[in-house]
Amino acid sequence: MMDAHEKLEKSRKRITESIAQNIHLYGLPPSAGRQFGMMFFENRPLTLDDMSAELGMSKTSMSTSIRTLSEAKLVERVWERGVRKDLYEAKDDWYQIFIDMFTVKWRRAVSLHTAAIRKSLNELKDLKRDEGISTELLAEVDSDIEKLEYIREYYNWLDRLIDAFEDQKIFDIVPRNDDMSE
Amino acid sequence: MMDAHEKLEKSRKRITESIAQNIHLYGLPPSAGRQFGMMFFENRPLTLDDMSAELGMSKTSMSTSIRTLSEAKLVERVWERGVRKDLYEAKDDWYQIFIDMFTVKWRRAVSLHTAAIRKSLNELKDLKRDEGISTELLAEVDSDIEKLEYIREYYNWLDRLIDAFEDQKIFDIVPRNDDMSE
DNA sequence: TTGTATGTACAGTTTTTTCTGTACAAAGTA
DNA sequence: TACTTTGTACAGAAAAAACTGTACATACAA
Repeated sequence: MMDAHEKLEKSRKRITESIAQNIHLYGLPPSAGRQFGMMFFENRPLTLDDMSAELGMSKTSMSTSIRTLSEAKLVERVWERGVRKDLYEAKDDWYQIFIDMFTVKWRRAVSLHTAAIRKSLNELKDLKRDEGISTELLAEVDSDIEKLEYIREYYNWLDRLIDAFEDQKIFDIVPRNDDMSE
Repeated sequence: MMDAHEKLEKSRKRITESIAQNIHLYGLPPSAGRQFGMMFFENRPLTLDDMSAELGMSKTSMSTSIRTLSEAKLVERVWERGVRKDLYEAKDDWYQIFIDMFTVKWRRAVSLHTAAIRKSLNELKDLKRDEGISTELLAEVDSDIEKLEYIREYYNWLDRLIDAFEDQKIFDIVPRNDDMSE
C-alpha cells in the first residue's frame, strides 16, 4: 500500500509525463516537458541545481533546456533578493503560453515563406516579360504564378489569424471562462 | 546565364525549400516537406516511382513518408482508370490543410491530457477523503487539485477552440478572402 | 495455375539530436 | 587583491530519427 506522499508523487508524475509526451507540439523534446511539468507543481522558483537534483540530469542539460523553455516563454527568470543563483519559475497562464507559442512559431514561418514567395513571383514575372519563351514553358510559368498568388493569399490570412491570437480577439469566439461545474 | 527552364526550377526550389524548413510545424521532417512541395507544383498525380526519381530517394522512403503526409492530410490518394500504381496528389486547399493539421494534432493532445487530469484529480480527491494526512501534505494536495482544475479548464477551452477551427467558425473573425490586389 | 508488378515490413546504416563532463569566463565575496 | 561560486561553451558519448536495400506479401495478368 502506498502512503499519501507516494500517491501525490504518482499523481504528479502522470501529468508530467502527459506534458512530456505532448510538448513536441511546442517544438521541444520530452525532457523539457518533464522539466516544465516539475516546475509547474513546485510552488517556488527553482535553481539549476534544484532541477538537476529533481530530474537526475546534468546541470548542463538544465541550462540549455531552460533557455529553450525561456525562448518558448514557458518559464521565466525571477529575482529574489539575497539569492545568487538564477531562479526560474513556470509561467502560470496556460492560455497565454499557448498564444505565445502559436504566434512566435507561426509568425516566423509566415515571414520566411512570404519572402520566398515574393522573390519567386518577381522572378517568374520577369521571366514572362523579358524572354520569348516557348508556349509550353509559358503555360508552366503561368501555372506557377497562379499557385504562388494563391499561397500568398493564404499566408496573408495566416498572418491575420496570428494577429487575432496576439490581440486576444480569439476569446471573442471562444470565450475563456466556460464556468463549467462538476 | 540561366535559361528559362532553369529559372523556373530555381523559383520552385526556393518555395519547396521554404516549405521543407517549416514543415516541422506539422510534425514532419524536411524531406516530407520537399516531397509535398514537389507534388504541389506538379499538375498531375504521381506514383511512388515518380517521386523516387524526382527526389533521388529510395522508394521505401517515399512509401513511408507518403503515409505520414496522408495521415496529416497534406496529400491524398487518387484513382485513375487503367493505372495500376498508387497515385498521390497534393491537396490544394491550404486553409483546410492548416485546419486539419491543427485539429488532428491538438485534439489528440487534449484527449490524452484530459484523461490524465481526470485520473489524477480523482486520486487526489480520494486521498483527501480517505486518509488522515498531515496538514502539510494536505496543503500540497489542495494546491495540486487547484492546479489540475485550472488546467482542466484550459483544456476545455482548447477543445472549444479546436471546434471553432473544425466547423470553420474561425473564418468569422478572420475572413478568408481579403481581396488584396497588388 | 504460374509469372510479374507493386507496396511495405524489417534489419541495418547513416545522420541528427540530445545529453554529459570538463574547462573556463564572469561575477560575487572576503 | 585572491578565492569562490555559478552558468555555459565545447567536444565527445549516447540515444533517437531518418534513410536504404532486401525480402516478401498481395494483387493483377496471362
